[in-house]
Amino acid sequence: MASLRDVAERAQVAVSTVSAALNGTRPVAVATKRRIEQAAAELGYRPNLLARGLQSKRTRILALLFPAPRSGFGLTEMQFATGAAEAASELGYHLLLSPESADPIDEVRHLTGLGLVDGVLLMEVRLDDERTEFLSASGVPFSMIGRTREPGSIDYADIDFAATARDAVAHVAGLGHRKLAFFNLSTDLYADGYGPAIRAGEEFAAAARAAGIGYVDGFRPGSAKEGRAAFERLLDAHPDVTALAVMDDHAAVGVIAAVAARGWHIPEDLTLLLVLSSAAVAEMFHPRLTTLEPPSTELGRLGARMLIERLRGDGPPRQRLVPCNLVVGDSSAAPRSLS
Amino acid sequence: MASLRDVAERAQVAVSTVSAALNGTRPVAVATKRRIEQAAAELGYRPNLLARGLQSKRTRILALLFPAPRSGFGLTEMQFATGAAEAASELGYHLLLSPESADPIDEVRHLTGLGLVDGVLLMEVRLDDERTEFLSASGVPFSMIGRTREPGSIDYADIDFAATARDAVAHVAGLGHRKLAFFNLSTDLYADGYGPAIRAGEEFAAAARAAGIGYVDGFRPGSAKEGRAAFERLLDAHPDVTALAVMDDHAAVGVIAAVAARGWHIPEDLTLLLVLSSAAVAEMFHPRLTTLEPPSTELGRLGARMLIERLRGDGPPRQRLVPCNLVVGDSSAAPRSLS
DNA sequence: TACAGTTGTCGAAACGTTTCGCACACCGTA
DNA sequence: TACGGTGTGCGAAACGTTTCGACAACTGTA
Repeated sequence: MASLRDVAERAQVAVSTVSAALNGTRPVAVATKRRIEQAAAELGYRPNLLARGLQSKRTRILALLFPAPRSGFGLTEMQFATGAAEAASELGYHLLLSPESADPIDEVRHLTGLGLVDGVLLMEVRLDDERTEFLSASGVPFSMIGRTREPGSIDYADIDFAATARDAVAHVAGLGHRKLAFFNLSTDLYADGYGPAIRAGEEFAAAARAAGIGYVDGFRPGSAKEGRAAFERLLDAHPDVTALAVMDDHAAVGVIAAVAARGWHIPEDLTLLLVLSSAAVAEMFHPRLTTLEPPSTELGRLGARMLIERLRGDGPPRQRLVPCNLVVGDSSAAPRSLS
Repeated sequence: MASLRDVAERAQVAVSTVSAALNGTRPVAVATKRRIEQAAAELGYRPNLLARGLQSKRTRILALLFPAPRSGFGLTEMQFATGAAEAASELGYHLLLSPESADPIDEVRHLTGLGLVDGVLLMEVRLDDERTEFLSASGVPFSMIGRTREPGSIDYADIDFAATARDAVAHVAGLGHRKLAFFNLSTDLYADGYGPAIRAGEEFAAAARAAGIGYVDGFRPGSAKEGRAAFERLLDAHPDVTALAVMDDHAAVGVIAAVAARGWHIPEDLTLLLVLSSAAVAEMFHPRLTTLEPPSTELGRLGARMLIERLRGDGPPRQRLVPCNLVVGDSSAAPRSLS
């Protein structure tokens, strides 16, 4: 591998001049500069990132800290990672995939102490996330995909739950529905302070209120079985519900079974929305469900980009909310008559 | 951050002695060694990976080269990545997530030329994969998750399609079925030389032959619609088929719809197997489908481990095949009577 | 006492960058 | 002619490791 010295020799200049010319660090006469660039090209010179990092204290490597795959870990998380990696790559950065060990704090300390990464990208952020405190305290630049309860001045990219809920409610209300029910994620996740569960729950309620339509929540089925049971309880208590938004894929399966068991059909007798699930999953249902698809790739990209911007220089907190994409499927229709 | 010199000062020895003691590179008197270790611990010393890499030419970083997410990119690919990252982490390595640019060859050249990575992990390997030739030629250590048509002496970890097919056929035959049909992945993937499609196709045929049961293939539905049509054509031509193995998730949806349309039930009238799909997906079906779950995490782990072993020293090619895990669901039963 | 071998430690060089003080030549101005 | 300013380029130091030849202090043997 050609080094800076090789280029210097070939261009008949000092090593430091080559460095300056190639990085634009300080002015270099155009003739010299051209000569250097040509020499570099001829030798196929590539800067050694280790040497550069050692000297400049900046490696242009970001760590993506991801927790042990929960159940339901899948496409969305993959898209965070690929989106972040792509955006980083476009900006000349690299992304290190860092599985979270037993002790995430230690993990972070390790990574930064090693001098290997410039910054950290957090995913699967809890409402109360101990990692953020440690990162803030230790001065390591970081940004979050998702956000804590009070992000303060921390950079983040997250789903715009308010806009998403508004879109969903508007869609349903536009079809003529007067009462919407909402099935949140499983009780476990909810109790754990899982951001999307809490926020989506709040925002759907608010959006329904704002739109002036009826609203029922409090259900948190985490499996097909629970979904089925929840739906039956729902209709017992609120027979006038004509539209339902479900967060959990498996719960949706149960709902569909319950609908069929009742002799009903989707969408004629129930409008069903899948919230925060990918269109790829929605297509596995029959009929194809209307989905609020999370902008996962975009969030990954944003997370990486704002972290890199932060590394380049200070500035105000970068906080971005992106709404889900409403993909209308075959599970949306006007409400059944409530005779 | 404490450096080797700080430790040396505190322990009252030379820098080189500290290095030797900490790495076990050469013998150091026990007393000295203990003194050094204590000093290191007190200072919270962590070796600077950049400096180490610069000197030793080994960074302990692996690159996971992944292609642009195809459709159907999801849990499986995520598990390759997380598995590889975990295994690497356990062995003191790091995993760099490297999105494949327009020119994968250039991408690899870039990564290795930069001096950043010790080796490359390839996923989504095609039967004829140009990347392998380049990597072999350029002398960069690498291993594959999946494998080319003729892997030669290249290290790889892949699904054991033969064993998987045997298990599947044995399961079906054990239930009493006498004729099995197989729906491969979409025509596009098949034509593209996608390894799993080709190999699974071949091995299912071979396994059925070996087990002495009837076998039908040639179908490649890539969507629910195509799955439905394929199933109808299948039964027109082969009314005595009682069991079906499907590779594509969406095609399975179509098959289920077609079964229902016919007034049939699963598993009473048809035993349905989902091949190379995760149990999480299988659970979304109703009834829960019997699945041959790919050992994705394991393959990721193996890929990383064998690459690291290769880096540590030469040796014979490491080639591992791991069968899918048969998860029996509620879609398996004795054949319907063929009266 | 002299010498070879062993054991433990040291110091310096090297890896490939970036950074920074300095020197040289040239310009226009006083 | 002398002088400050400007535009270029150079050389050396530094980043934190690893590696390797040299060397001092012992040990045991002749």
